[in-house]
Amino acid sequence: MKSRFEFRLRLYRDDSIAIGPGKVALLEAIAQSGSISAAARQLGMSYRRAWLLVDEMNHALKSPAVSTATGGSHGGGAQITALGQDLINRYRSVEEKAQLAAAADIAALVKLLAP
Amino acid sequence: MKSRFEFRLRLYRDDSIAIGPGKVALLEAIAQSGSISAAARQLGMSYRRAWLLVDEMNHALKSPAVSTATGGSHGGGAQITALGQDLINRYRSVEEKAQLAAAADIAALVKLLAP
DNA sequence: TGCCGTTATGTTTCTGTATATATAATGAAA
DNA sequence: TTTCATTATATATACAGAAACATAACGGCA
Repeated sequence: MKSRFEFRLRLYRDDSIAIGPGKVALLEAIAQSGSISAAARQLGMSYRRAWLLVDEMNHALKSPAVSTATGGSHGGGAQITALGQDLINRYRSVEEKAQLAAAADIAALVKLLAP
Repeated sequence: MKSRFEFRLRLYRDDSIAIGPGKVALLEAIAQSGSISAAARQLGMSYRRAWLLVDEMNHALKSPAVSTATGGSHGGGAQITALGQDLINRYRSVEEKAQLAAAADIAALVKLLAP
């Protein structure tokens, strides 16, 4: 019997942005691979979708999470900014702390599911 | 500057069900009003949508969260089961514990948002 | 200068989801 | 037995978001 839980934060200021496992995984893949397109390939999503997600984050945050460069011998590339790394760290931290603090309730909730 | 955060749990066993603020609010409205249709009106959603959400929960859980009756002088009605109440309590508990445990990180994340 | 992989963006097509509408079925009470 | 508000469900339509496809721009380097 496999069971797990995941969560998605929805942060509001004026409008809202949802930060969930998808965007965080994308940021991590960009950090590791050095480009949006390589990260997209790695995660099995289209470049356009990855780019739109990055663009949404860059505009929702007070400064970009990903900085990009065009042209050059390797076509350019992308890097995680300090703010982007902070976002990753904070999200993973919330995840870990929430799981620990609510472990008993989460286990009880999973037990309510149909077998 | 208004800011807040909310989250949605996605619970997996075989397939998955997302339990978020919407479904929990619907359960609470049903418990309070005694019918799916009154709860739907109160939350500004169509009866059909509310019924589909209830149906999804009832099938994803090992026993129904909402029990219904048809006919009668008032047309019937709906009640929260013990399991449904447990679901509400657990969700609110996870919410509270997660907020407390991760308050510092969440505040830091909100500060990353564009003004 | 031409090549290449990448960023950046527009356009079209598709598909799944929400909405709107309609209608049975129910059963207690008047 | 008629009425009534509700549950339960079907069907058609509209819409939004995703996917697919296409293409421009960029700039190191050979």
